Amino acid sequence: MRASQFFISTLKEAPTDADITSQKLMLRAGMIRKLAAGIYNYMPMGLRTIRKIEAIIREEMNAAGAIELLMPVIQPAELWMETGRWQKYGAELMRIKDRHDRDFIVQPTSEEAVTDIARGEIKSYRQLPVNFYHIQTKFRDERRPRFGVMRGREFTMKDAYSFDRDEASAAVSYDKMFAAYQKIFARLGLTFRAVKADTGAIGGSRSHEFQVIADTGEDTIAYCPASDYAANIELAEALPLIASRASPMLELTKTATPGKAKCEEVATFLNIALSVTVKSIVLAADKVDEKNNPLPAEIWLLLLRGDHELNEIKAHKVPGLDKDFRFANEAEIIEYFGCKPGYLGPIGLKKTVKIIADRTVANMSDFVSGANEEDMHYTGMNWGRDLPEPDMIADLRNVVAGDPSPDGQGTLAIQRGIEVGHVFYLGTVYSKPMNATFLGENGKPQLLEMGCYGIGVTRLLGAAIEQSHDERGIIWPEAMAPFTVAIAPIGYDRSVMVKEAVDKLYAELVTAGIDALLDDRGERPGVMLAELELIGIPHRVVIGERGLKEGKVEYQHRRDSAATVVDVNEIAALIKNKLSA
RNA sequence: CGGGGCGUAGCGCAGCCCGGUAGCGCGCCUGGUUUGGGACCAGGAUGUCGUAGGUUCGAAUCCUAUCGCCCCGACCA
Repeated sequence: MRASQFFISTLKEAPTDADITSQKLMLRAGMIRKLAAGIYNYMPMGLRTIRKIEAIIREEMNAAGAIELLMPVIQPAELWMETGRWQKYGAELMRIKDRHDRDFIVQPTSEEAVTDIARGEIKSYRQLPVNFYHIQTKFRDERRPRFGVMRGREFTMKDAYSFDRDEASAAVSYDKMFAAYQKIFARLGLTFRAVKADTGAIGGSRSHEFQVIADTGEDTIAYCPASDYAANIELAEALPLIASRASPMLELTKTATPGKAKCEEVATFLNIALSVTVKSIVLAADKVDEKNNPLPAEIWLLLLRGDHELNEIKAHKVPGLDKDFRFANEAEIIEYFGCKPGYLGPIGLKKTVKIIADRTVANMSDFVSGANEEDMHYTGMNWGRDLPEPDMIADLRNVVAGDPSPDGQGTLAIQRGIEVGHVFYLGTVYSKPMNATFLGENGKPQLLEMGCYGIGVTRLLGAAIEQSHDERGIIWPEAMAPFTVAIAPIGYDRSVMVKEAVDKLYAELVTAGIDALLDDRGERPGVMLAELELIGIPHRVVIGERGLKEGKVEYQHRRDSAATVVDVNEIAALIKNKLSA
């Protein structure tokens, strides 16, 4: 492509409403332009990258046996009522009406549509397994769109849906997609990690997120450098840090801790380790009677070590809290504990509450906790001696770096990631309400076993940039770059020597099928080079009279700190060689 | 949804408090000089000051409403 025939529109300064690096760089490089909150135009430069990503996804999906189709952006509400998601999805689901006042939605995902196809078309087990996918525009009316294309409202997603005759076969389909995703993200040139993820209401163990590693990621990943264990922190299992409870050494003592409400403050004040303190978290589970009238909420006390933090997803798995819970309000806390928050603990309650100890807390001894009296804490607290054993022991906390790995091999490390892919076993959650069945070998109808597999195509742009950029701009992995090679002539329009050498190289690269951009715009060298770096084209050849007189040109990879002088006769071969490597 | 902030030229901003013919830098156009890291000189174009009302002789400026955008929060006792 000749730059003069293309559209390059860079910005020296990013608009002030851009908040993160990838968004600023995409705006500056002319890849996107904002049209509304969370809604972007994809400019020619950005679209080239999207197309490259899509091509790799298609190749690998097809290679894995998935079949492409295309489902509509606008879908009838009835389908979504069948699965109950019309009610459940909430405000994120964009609802619209047509001229006849009929309800429609703008798809945030396509389980309903694809299940409708399946129940209409799949009649026999002989047609299974099958995996349909499409690459389509999605809309989720995020309550707060931000981070540019990373959390936009309109975005492009590749979503695939597998249909199988039974769970064993569905597991095979799942594994195939898992393997395909590994290949896709590797081919895209990203540093990523497949992590175990929460399965939410669906349950089971088959759910993995593919996380692009980046310090600015919204997700936290726990992984074990010594093994292949990796999980979203929401899910990562926290083992007890104390193997067994030691015998009490200290007497239970009420100690004044004036004005010290937080564990950190108490530890500092008493000159003890934070890991000796226990924090109290009070939850409330709302109850109703048979007639749906509200009853007083059930109050729970969760105990965590002072240096640990609550994991709400885990709390949601505790029997009794699994329906729903909220944080107790101050009135409830005073009613049950006789004290305002800050000095709460498990001893001396006004009314009985359910006490759940985190696994680590359950094995602590001589610990410090609130005395349910303002400005007072207890030290030397011991289970069994000073208070009854907890009603329940559970894994309630987020893992922290240095925790033992749940697979028993080494310790966990923590890093940040950006979720770009998710594979999920669905079972019959959609086929059941939609009555999507096939005839089995026994001649009887059976529910389709499903799986779903998503890749955030447009989010990948942002994720790649977050992972790979410098102060000059984007550094694209080769496979995603809008152009693979930039040819930067110095004086293309005023030096026959330069023009000839440049045209020759360009023709040769094009013939070889290499995606080269010849910058023939006639910009001054400084502007041209700065823009090419901002755009992030990985390979660059600078050709000017100065070098050409010696028969030389300059090659520089976007990551190189300096250019390499190359014989003009060898440059094409050098690039071809680098690209095939 | 709660709190805060901002809407003035394509982008970045000033002007607003204290009402009186709308400015700066970059970018853009023309001509010239330049040409190996975001050039220089000269000339030029570009605004319903987010929108709608109101106050006033007069509103970017004051008042009201409204729309848009951004940030923080909506767990950590």
